[in-house]
Amino acid sequence: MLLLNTIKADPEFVISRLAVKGFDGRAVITEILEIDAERRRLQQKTESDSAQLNKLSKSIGMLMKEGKKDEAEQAKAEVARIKGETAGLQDRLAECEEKMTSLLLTVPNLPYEGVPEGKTAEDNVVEKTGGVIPELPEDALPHWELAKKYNIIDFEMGVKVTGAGFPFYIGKGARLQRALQQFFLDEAWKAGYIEVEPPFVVNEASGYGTGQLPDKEGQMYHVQLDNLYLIPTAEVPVTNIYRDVIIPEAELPKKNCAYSPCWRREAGSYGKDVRGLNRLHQFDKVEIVRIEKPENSYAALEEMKDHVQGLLEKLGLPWHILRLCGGDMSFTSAITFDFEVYSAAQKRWLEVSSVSNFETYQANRLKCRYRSAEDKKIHLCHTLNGSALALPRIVAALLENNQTPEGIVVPECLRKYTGFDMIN
RNA sequence: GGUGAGGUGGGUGAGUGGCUGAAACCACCAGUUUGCUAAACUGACGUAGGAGCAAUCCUACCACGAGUUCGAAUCUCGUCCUCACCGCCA
Repeated sequence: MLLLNTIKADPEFVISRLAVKGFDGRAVITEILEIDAERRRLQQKTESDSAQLNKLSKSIGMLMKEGKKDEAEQAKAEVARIKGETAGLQDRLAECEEKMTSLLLTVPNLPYEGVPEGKTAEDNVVEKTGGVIPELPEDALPHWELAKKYNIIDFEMGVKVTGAGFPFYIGKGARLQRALQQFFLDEAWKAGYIEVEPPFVVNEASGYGTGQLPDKEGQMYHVQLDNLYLIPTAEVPVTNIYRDVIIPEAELPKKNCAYSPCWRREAGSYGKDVRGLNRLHQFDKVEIVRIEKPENSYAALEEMKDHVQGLLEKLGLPWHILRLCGGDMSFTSAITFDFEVYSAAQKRWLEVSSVSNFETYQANRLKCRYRSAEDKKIHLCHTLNGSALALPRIVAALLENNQTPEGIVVPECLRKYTGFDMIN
């Protein structure tokens, strides 16, 4: 969530930045400022009362020791009087604080400079393009038919055993999955990301820490018996490593990568979007996460973009980078770049990565801070993450783009992991 | 799952009703000493919020929440978690 101080420092600026996300913040910002004033007023009153009570209580102890019973009783009466007077104030203060938190949670992150204004995906800006879109024959097959033809992914079997959106990968299909995971992890490792293998379920506190809860509760699978959530991305457990910690400045940046399956309920999705591998309830992904000093976070973001671009180039897929407009960005992000690959038989772009800088928005909620080496003070870190990469749509594009009459050609960079160079 | 023990500051750990925001030791930081390192010595050393130009002061926090009391780290209740042993088991 936003820092209250950011809002107080320049409310009009905050409102104008929020407008870039298509968020009308005037009413809520006004209310936040009002509640803050009320909170401070209540706090001053209750704290001076507390101070007085503390003093009286101490004096009662002394008087009792000295045997001055009457005076002690008098002090007790005074305590009771003050207590009666302040009775409701503590509760009102607590209400104010609660209200403040819940209001702050409804305000999205401010977009960074250069985020285009806009409401929908239509307004995203193509930033950069690379690779070559292959010329496929007229009878080129979409990936779900290729999957069937070569018996590498079985959607029906998944439906039988679990449900729609939970495919089986079989034979070379399974090996291809594992090859991609290994390739992505190795590349991240080479780029200096420390690999972690996180738990694939998290507790409630972690869900709140990265912002999945409370607003996206319906998107996560919830194990009610134990009140645990299946992770929708490795970002959740990996970022929560840094919840409630103060990192010495010398230890920054923290760079982590993690493979995990990701579970998403995807309530409300339908149609061609969910065909084949385009949208699944369970999929595999390698995620990169960075905790940075504020002054370094945008350089880190560029590094992450270059890393993802490098992966797509090695895989030989046609790609482009979108600079997301304010309205299409996530609630918590200050800036987001989406990577899409072209899936030549479906003739559509598929999102395979999303790289974001959250600045201090996520860190504020996580209480992820660092201690400055210079002034010894504590500051919020910047957090960033990106997919590097999500597997299913990569597989979709690889199958479609690399199909030949002889079979599907495996990219060079994956062969040492798959042990074969053709799916046929 | 059963039984028992326990959750105190970066760590170990003392503290069973007021003088304890918390002893002591260790670590970290600054300094003295030193050719360098080590040792020794000196000092500083939690987080959050509020008031103030500032020095500084106030409030809250000893897992979390509620209660008893003039007063709670300390007593009571609930919740969560950890450890040990047993059972089960990849």
